Amino acid sequence: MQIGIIVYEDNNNLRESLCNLITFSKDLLLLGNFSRTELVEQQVTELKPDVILMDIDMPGMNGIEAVKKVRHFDQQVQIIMLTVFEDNQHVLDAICAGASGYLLKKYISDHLVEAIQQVMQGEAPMSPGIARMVIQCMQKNARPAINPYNLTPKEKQVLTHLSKGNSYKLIAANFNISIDTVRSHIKSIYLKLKVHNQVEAVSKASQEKLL
Amino acid sequence: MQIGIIVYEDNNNLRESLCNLITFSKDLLLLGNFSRTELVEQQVTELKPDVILMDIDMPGMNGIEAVKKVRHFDQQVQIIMLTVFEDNQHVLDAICAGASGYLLKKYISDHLVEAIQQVMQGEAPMSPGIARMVIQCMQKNARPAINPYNLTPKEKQVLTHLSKGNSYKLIAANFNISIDTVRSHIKSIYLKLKVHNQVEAVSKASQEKLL
DNA sequence: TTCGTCCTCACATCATCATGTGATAAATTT
DNA sequence: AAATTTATCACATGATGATGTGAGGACGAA
Repeated sequence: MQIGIIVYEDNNNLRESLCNLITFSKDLLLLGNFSRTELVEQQVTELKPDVILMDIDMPGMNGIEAVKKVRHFDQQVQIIMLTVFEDNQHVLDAICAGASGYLLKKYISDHLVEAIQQVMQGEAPMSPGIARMVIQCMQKNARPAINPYNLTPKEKQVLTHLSKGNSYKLIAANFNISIDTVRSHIKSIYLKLKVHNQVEAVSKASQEKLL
Repeated sequence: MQIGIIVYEDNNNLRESLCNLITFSKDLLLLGNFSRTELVEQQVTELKPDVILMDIDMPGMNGIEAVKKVRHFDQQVQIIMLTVFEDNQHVLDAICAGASGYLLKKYISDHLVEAIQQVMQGEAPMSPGIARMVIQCMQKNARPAINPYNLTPKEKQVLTHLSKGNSYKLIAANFNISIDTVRSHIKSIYLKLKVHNQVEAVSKASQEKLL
């Protein structure tokens, strides 16, 4: 069973090279090639490719937008981004948009077929340099963000309970303290976070991963 | 300049193999090797390694906890995780904890030196299989999570304003509608999200990235 | 056309929250 | 020893929120 492929690349020479590489491989079947992504939804729907090769930087709607569009109605098709630059925020954006891997253009002739087979096996072709960027991005999102507001332990506990929607009364009961003490802690939290009500406090804490 | 390395691995045979590989490479310098991670902070502080090789699964404090401890006081040292399994949540946890790459144990003899050089160059050694897991994890965090609660456009707008800490009064003014209409929308939001106050609603929306 | 959903508004009542002003005691830091 | 921080509690008042009940117009789908 051959792997069906469509190609989006605005550079005519490169697109021809890609098409040739695909055509010359007996495992791959070229279903279509396009210089623009305007009709990507219709084309993907009709041609039902297994893999899409997508240039990141294209005029008009760029490759990342096209990926998002495709992912709106198809979670199965594998998408490999093609790019000239390695150290590029675009690559991260493309991954978040739903790309399954990417390939530097300078490696295309040597690794295109291999990359396509990798994504079909559920793996993600990716250079070590990009891998590091991806890892750093994950670590940034994972960090607990250590307390830039100097919340005391008690205040943090109270804030956690608040975020669950508990009333002052419930929190007081939970900690075996009086409601006024809870009030007091919450007043202090507002001061430190520079907010003026529960919702703002919880929202801020949630966004900055303080809980 | 040689690359200073310390090793954490509880399997004595494997640890010896690792040490031999390092010792035999002229670019690498073995600073220490340990079967337990209890003293990891002290050891890293004293030996000042460039790279730490860390087994993920170890008795007592496991490798992931050790990574977290090290990252508390050292963001520079490169950490490579060693693991037998590829499809393992542990690998993701390790990355979030602060590891810079990982190496499957079956590839150690062939790729250890290469992996060490990669992390020192700011790259991340990682198999395509793990790369895919990492990508999927990122995509999960990035997706807007399309409205499993059937919030109407107006309700979503109101919810967004709520999350900024705006009062009913302010929201009403913003939309040029009456306070009672705002109430009405919010009641509806509570029903759909199955919550009973603003804080729960905003907290839930924030966690599930509905905003 | 009828049904359902969405957006709109009104009134009422009780609960809860925000804010201010104090105060005491223990623990920690200086 | 003195100062600061943390955790605790009290009282008071006005504002805001939660909940119930009810209803009318607009719009699209069945």
